[in-house]
Amino acid sequence: MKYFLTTAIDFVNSRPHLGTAYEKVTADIIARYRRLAGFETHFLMGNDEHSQNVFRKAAEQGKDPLAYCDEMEQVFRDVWKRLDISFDDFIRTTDRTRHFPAVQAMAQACLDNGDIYEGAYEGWYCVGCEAFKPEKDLVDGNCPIHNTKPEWIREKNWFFKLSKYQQPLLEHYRQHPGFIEPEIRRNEILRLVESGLEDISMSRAGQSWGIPVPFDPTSVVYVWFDALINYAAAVGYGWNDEQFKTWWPANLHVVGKDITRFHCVIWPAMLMSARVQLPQQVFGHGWVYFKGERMSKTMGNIVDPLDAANRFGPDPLRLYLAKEIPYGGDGDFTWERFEEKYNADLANNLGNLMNRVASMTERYQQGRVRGTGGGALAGIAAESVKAYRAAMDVHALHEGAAAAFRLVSAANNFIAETQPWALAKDAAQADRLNGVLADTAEAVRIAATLLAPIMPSSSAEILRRLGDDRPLAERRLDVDTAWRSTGERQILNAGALWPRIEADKGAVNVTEHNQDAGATGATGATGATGATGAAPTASSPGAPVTQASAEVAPQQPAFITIDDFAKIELRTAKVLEAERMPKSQKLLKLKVDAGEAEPRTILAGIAESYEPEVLVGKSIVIVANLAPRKMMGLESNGMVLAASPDGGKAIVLNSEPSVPGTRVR
RNA sequence: GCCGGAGUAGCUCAGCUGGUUAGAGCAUGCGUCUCAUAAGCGCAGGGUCGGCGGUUCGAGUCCGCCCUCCGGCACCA
Repeated sequence: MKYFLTTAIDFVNSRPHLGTAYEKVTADIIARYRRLAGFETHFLMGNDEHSQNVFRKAAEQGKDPLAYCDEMEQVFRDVWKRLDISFDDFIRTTDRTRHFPAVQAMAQACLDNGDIYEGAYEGWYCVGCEAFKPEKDLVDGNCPIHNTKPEWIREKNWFFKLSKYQQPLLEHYRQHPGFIEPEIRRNEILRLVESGLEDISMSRAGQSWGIPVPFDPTSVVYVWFDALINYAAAVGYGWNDEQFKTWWPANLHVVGKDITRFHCVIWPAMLMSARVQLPQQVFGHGWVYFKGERMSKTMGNIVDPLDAANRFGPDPLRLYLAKEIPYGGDGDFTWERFEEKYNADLANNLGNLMNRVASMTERYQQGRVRGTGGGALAGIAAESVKAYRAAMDVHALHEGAAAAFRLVSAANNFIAETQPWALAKDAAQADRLNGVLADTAEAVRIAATLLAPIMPSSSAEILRRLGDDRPLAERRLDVDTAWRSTGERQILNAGALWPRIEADKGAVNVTEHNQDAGATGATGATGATGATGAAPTASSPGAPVTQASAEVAPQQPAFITIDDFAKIELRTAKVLEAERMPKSQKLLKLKVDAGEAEPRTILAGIAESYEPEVLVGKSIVIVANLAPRKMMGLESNGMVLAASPDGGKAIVLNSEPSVPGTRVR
């Protein structure tokens, strides 16, 4: 039996962070679980490189885009290695031997099957702006910026007939209830598709950074169409049919909840069109927040949660992510909680248990146990294994972890009940003593085996100490979690696996610790999008991006000239009135005195940061010559300047004291 | 505003199609063993199950309204 799973491929315009890591860690746990369960497993990850963001980012650093992507691949691989992610394959969308042919083959197949047609992106095109202008932005039919009449032009564009697949998709969801998980995501997608689908553009004209459309060399494949195909490309689609047949269809796509729609709607439609089997399941995981908030790049010197892996090894972090966050929902990371869980689960329970078993075995019977005692632990172990498997089979990682730890607790209990130290005082109880120690050791062995997908290196170490140092890869769930009542083994007493974290020297206080300063590549300052791969516009709400690391990459800012700047007319203005826009969450309607004959009306998207009253009377800075823009039915004349951190409150620039209308430069 | 999701012990969460005194883990307090990382084990405290109203013999569990929080959409140029 084979199991092929994938994670989203990541944009490389910023370094990996907790949000991206969460996805890889959980997918890795699933992959390792499947291997343990005896599946021949293929675990694919990769990077998404044909994005304009990536292109720009490289340009900012004065690098060739491909060279930049090469560097970033190393950055990503390093992080994944540090987190013990056991991917079997890593694909990049700039891969010319695998990805290019696959994308071109699929585009061609969709075309051949009548689902791609030449259309045009039609509209008013302003030569000055080099951009299409929505009708509503035109003033008297002219471009508001250049005050010239834009041309009505058609840009050639290839469209994919997504609309055609509305019914087939709904039918597929009906017949495969497990296609989208968790359930919440399934319902969202159902409603989305029921409400109707529009054809979507799958090409871009006039760009060089991308894969050429096979039937139109003047265009490249639009990045989302390109990206989704990586899953099939990696295993041979379009370049190795035999291999493709071996692995396709994928059993599972693990993706963030923001891009489930791409994977549950567009991707299956593409595959239907290309006459390729659909993947069996898409799992949309939630976000991990940091202290209940999204992290923003402006937050600066915070300890990155990934730092936990540097300081305690990957396993405590992996356990936290798996056990403390119900898979499918959102979760939170705090150092306080990390420390609490580390101490409770690892230091006090599992680690200490390993120690007491090893210590007693060493002291009472020269480190050796023989057979087992036939105590109650065997039954509890069997129950734990059963619960664990049931949970892990449906990706309930948190429940799987909990089941394993129930066995750990039971073993600690067992020791308290049987009191081996008392048995040791009575020579007549020698057999009984051996049985108790052997039972406990056996329970720990099984627990460690169950935990192996979650904490691979720690589990391997525990198993080694229990006298069983076969590689994890050779272990199988059915054999290796069965209770063994015969055999002799040597147990190693080798000290604390997880020393307790004491409050005074705890993780919480180490705020200026730098993470892996040796990493090259991106600066943490400007990456635009987060974790999540395939969606061209996908942002990652829960994806903390802050890097505590020392940045080493040279920054080559793109300069503008003083003339460019002079085009922007910044002026001070005084707020005369401020009120909420009805029915709007973000907009405030301001009347400001900009030193002109009439006050101006400006709509500003700061309603979430300011009560309107507090703005009245303030002197602010506005962009005075910005094209008028209609929003929510009202025209806005200008723009209020404000510092707007990602995910934080906007701070309107203060220009007090000054005369309204004063030029700012 | 629209569409979803959620509000259960200090914290994180279980509670299936309504049915005896609402559960777990962690945290806290007390007790206790001593093999062990001042760890383990036992006991205890603590909840008007967001609010109001309704259906029912009986509701955390169903219905209606309301409040709060979180997502997505529109709107942030």
